[in-house]
Amino acid sequence: MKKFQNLDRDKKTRILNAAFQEFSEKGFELASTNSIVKKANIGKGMLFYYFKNKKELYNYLIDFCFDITIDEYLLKINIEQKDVIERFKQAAIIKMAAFAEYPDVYNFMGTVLLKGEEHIPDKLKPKFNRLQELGYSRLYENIDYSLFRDDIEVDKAFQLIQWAIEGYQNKLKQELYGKNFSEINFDPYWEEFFGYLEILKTSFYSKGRDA
Amino acid sequence: MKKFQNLDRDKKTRILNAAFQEFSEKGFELASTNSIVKKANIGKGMLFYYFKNKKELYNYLIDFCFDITIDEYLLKINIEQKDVIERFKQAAIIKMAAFAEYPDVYNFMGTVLLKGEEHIPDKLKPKFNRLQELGYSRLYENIDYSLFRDDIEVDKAFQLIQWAIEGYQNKLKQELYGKNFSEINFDPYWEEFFGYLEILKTSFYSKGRDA
DNA sequence: ATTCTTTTAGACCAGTCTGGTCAACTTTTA
DNA sequence: TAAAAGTTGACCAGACTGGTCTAAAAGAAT
Repeated sequence: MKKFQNLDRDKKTRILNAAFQEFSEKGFELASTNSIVKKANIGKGMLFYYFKNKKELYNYLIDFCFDITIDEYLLKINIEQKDVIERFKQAAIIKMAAFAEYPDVYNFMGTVLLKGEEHIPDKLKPKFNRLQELGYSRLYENIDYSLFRDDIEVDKAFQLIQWAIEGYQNKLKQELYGKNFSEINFDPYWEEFFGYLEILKTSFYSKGRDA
Repeated sequence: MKKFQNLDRDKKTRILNAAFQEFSEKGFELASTNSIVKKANIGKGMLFYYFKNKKELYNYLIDFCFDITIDEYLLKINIEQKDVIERFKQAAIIKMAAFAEYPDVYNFMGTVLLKGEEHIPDKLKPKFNRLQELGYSRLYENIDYSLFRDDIEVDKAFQLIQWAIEGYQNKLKQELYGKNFSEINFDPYWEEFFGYLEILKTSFYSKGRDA
């Protein structure tokens, strides 16, 4: 939709954020275009001037958040880092930055992934597959498995590390719910987070004691 | 509501499940009483014969799921088990059994907790506080901290264990979404789950090497 | 058999909200 | 100044809302 693309940045993001929020809160069917235009502070007609209908808007959002995920998250992960925990730590930092910029995109992406691949429009499936592959390679490839102590299953330890990071992220999200992001000093949170990661290193890596 | 209490077990659970499902899917405002009666396969009038209005039904559900959580989950946890991981393992098994019996209660409880204490009706706040205290004591009291290796922070390790269990639970929930619970053989899943817990033990406990 | 009470169903209510349209108005462009 | 592009919100038919009420069915009591 050229009409929409060429909008002032402000209005564009206002509409996008309103739509992302509405859809991630209520899902496609229950999301209300009236709520969206109200939140975005535009006339009702405009939404349907920019987008043919509700569905097209929804698909646009999916496309948009795929792009964000790829460009602002996955591609920024440095895959030279062979230490899994350091790699994930890095990824978490990047994700956080992206979340600060597009908070609703993050939630929306969550609901999209939750509902499963089937309901992604056919047009976007190739991009989605690329995203998945990219995600896999950016997170799991070129990892140095030898860091792990040899009396635990590496793939399970992997998973545990991920759950730890997810867990912390969720905890943070809950704790900071409703707060204004720009007013928060994140340093103590990062410190706490790194503390958890240190424990994982101490516990899961061998540190030259064996292997 | 005596009217409702004295119903045949079948009809009662049909209504409860329908309501739990609807409310946990859509939240209070967006939940439709029409959907509920349709799902429960009763006439519209009956719902308002049993419950004064939508809100009273909702409150009844909250009360009900508090009871379930206390009786079918918390009170069944054996607090003689001083090993945290074993205690949590046990708790997870119990929770799973409760979930199998009341799948929608579990989700409903999640949404209730998510929305925060404020919106719990005043009448139920004392019960909710008891629930919280009971939960805390049943999960965290009488734990043997000396099992942990002494080069990691115990409280953080604690948290990591919880996140691991949550993570596995979520993974399972996602994997088994839509499947018929009674037809699933859970043994391999439990085995996998215990595998994760073993790693946590190996990694977080000292096993007489120190302390 | 008759009356009285309790259950049940779903048509119905007024009102809200739905996605989407459209004529009228303003602003930008040429 | 006129054509084009952008913008608004009143408006549409129809779906759905929480809740009511009548009338029938079922049960209990006499």
